[in-house]
Amino acid sequence: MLLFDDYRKIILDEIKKIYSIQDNDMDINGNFGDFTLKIFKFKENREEVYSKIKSIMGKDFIDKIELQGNYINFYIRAEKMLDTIDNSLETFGMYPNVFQDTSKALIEHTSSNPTGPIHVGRIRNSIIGDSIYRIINRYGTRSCTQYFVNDSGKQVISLYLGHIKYHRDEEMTVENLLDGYQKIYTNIEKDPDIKKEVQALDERYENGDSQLIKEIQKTASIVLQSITDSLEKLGIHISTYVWESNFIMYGNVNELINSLSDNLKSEGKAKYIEIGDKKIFLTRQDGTSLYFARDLVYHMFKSENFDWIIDVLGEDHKDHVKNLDYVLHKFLDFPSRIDYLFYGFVSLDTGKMSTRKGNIITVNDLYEKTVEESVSIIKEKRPDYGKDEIDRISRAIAASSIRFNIVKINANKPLTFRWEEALNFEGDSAPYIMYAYARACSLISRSGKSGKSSVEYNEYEKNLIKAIYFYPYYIQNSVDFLRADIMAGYMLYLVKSFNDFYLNCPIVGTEEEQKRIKIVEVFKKIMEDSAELVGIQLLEKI
RNA sequence: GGGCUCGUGGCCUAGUAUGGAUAAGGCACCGUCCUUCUAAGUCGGUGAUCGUGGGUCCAAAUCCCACCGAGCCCGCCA
Repeated sequence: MLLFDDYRKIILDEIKKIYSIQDNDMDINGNFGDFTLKIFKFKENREEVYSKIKSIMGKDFIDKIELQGNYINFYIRAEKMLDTIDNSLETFGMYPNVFQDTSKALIEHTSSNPTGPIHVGRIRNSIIGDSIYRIINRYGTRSCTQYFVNDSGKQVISLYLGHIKYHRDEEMTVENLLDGYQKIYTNIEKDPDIKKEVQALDERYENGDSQLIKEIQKTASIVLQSITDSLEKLGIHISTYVWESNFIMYGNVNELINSLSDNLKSEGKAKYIEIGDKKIFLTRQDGTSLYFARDLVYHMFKSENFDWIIDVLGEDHKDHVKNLDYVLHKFLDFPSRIDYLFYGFVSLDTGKMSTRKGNIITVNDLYEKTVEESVSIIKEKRPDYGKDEIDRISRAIAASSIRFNIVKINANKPLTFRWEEALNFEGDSAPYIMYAYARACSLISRSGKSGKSSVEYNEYEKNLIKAIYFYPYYIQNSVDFLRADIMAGYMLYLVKSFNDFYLNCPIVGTEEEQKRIKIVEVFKKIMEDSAELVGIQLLEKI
């Protein structure tokens, strides 16, 4: 929960004393004031409403109140907003301050099948999930992230079989594992024996053949390592890993199926649950379990330790989740709050990606190319930078750019990956944000003389202060709607306000220096705070 | 066929939840500004039947209905 002097709420509460209004009748940041009250719905004469509200609104933070058309606009004193921010930073080291919630949240994200390197489609999951985790954590809810490692089922068994059949004598690497996996899927059509081999392994696996389970875990862990290495490059660190095989080995899957037995029906030996006119199978004819059953177990497991569960999933999981959620609540008394966050697929301009078919752009490829591009631009623009410096900056730019280009887009929109956009460092991009921060740092290092607040602020100064002051409202919205793109949009808004200020308000060596440097310092702090939430790595020099 | 999601200048995106002020940014293109703090920046210009057609409303990009187009799902895969 966020703590700050919420002028919007204070104004709303005052008005509520005389009129029945809803919180959403008042917007922030209209073009015509800092807070705007819509008065279309008021039956009374507008002038009357205006003068009544004006007469009860004896607040020292209000500069002026104006009636403009069907709106009443509230203008807040810049120095009050700046004081609010500054006091919070001085006292708590952050703006806004938070109330640490005792509940705990778990964000499950990525959970890619460890059957190949992570590609630019899957990374959307990780980037959104990690940002949501950072945002919720910032909000004051203790959170951690989790990766559900799918090391059971036919896909990972195929990965293992691919190695046995095609690369038996080689040491396992991501490359030869992926090659074997792809060969299994290209050959399975013409060679029905492969299907039987997979099935045989699956049965051995589900019957708890511990030697086989270990081998397959080892196979999966090699691919998983490459995935987490890729994630780390983007600054994504996952707190905990849960291995699906454990639920099979320790019998949890069977327990769950037994506990549901009153609600299960059978078709031969296969068990299913009926939802509407659909049959959702939990076990196969041969007795082995299906993903649906294992996912139920996993969710029950998550709820043991967490009050709030968030699943980040591709939109292809929507139907699965609908059924899952139904069973969790209808038959299993699922105790925690649960939210599902879906994202649209990422395609290439040449079509869709498929790990099995091999037409993917891996995160490693993307990262390497983005670093390369960045290095060449730095060499051109900053010929005096040394090798280490170029190295450090280009890596920060690459990680930040990749993340920002994905996080800035609303999760439920489809996304087409294009190289020219990925490698463009102008406009609404991470380097644009990083650049503004570097400018701020440069100003502070040149001056360092911040002073007491003034009462006079010009429009550029005020707009920047206002953008900073509004930060908590954007965090709140991001949390309420579980949308990381709102934070990305906020950063662009904040930086635009700064650039406007920077261009129009000279600082070093002027009479306004102390006052303006103060604003820059505060801006710098909020930049650091908000950049953290979307994974942009700020540098003092770029 | 049924279900879900998306459709906003040439391209990408915000705005849709909660209907309300001139539909806001970016890319590309044309032009402007480095003897003042980082030009990865700034300012100006060109460019939008908000997929189409109806409806509700004082008011629709936003709500409702139909249709069109794209994606995803409709497995004893995950």
